[in-house]
Amino acid sequence: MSDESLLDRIRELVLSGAYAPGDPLSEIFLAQQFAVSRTPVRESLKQLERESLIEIKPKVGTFVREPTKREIVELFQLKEGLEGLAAGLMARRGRTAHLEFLEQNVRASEAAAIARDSGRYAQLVHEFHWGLVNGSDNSKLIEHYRLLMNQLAFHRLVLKTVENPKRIAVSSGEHRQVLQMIQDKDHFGAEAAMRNHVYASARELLGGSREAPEG
Amino acid sequence: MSDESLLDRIRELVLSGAYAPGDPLSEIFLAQQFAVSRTPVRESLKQLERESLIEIKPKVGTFVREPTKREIVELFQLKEGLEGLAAGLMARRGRTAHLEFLEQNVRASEAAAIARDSGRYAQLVHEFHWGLVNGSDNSKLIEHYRLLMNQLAFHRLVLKTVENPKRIAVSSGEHRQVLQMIQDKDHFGAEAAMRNHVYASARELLGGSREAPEG
DNA sequence: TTACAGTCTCTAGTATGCAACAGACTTTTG
DNA sequence: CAAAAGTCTGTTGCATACTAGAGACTGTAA
Repeated sequence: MSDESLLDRIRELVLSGAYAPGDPLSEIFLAQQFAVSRTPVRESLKQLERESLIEIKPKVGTFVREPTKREIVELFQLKEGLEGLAAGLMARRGRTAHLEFLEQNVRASEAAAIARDSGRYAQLVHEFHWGLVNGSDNSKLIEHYRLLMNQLAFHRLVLKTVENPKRIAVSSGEHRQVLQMIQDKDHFGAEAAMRNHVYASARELLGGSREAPEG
Repeated sequence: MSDESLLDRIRELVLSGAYAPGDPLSEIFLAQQFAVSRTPVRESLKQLERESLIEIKPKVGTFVREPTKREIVELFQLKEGLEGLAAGLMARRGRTAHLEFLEQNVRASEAAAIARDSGRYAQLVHEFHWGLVNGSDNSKLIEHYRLLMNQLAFHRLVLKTVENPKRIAVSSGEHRQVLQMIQDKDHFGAEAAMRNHVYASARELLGGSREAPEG
């Protein structure tokens, strides 16, 4: 088994939610599970620790991490910054293919919003945000965003937003607004609209705390 | 030797510029150098590969990475976004201690600019940018910024800007401007001023290419 | 009963040996 | 001379044995 593949498999295992925060992740157990020795498992765990998904306590064990409320707020602040940046970049240099993808995505989510299909809407929201970041055409931004989103996805802090039916209609409108700005090549407006959208979503999710990211 | 310490030591070795892009970094050699076995060295190298500082070619060897021009542009785009975000956050919630640090730093760099002491000015610029990011009080932002700056520092793409004497005076004024906005709690203005500053610096460094980050 | 000391077990941390492969070099053959 | 086959060396990839420490458990003494 290639090492990258093993890392991905263990990461997926952790992200899947099969383990609750605090659960131990024994090297020996994982090695048996994936039919390899401890060495490659260990390398993967070290990487996942750097991604803040797990915590390795020396000589004690490896455990699924428990995020603090503060960390979650910080992650959303960063999310707002990165997605805003992506929207601006896409407005400036976005490729036609990426634009068309977003256009189709927004149309589909508007339909899902009307149909009250929150499951499908959640999936489309996910694809909208990723499509926007990919559309920035900046591999470094994409990589940093991936690390960020792994932490949020891991703690199941994404997609919860759209469980509120009232929010769906508003959110859908915000997506449309961002798309419009990008199509108009208004990079300043696109960034502002995207940040506003991320801020609003985070505020909804975090309960409108004053600590939510700026708008 | 603790593993984290070994990682830091090898990272410093790479960042120090002792190796040119393309130079090999043998596991065995490093193990002898630091008087440990290949295993912990190998873990550290894997991590440095994830930080984009080196490249591990399976069954061939490990080499210091050569960045593409495109990657450098992407890194500066991200730098602009992250530092802008930090400026905005600091304007909103910056602690007094951080503000005083920046105030002192700007005064010192204004003095260094007048004295034409470009060595000292370069150091102060470095501290200004880091002080600002630390002042954001967002550990996730700080961590992502650290990864970003390691890549830039590694390729010696920081501090070059201030080699141009004409730029120093302008740059110093931009620092003062950012500080003023933060002191005025104008988070929108602070972010814009900081992004403008980063953009201008990057443009100077990258030769005013159209591909430079947006302002 | 409680506190403490000793032990025991489980964990990660490290060293090392072998396997597998890439790439350079050498030899052979047309 | 050229090209191809073969060999040889150096590298990482992985498995495994051993080390060492943390923490739980137990027995004993006050």
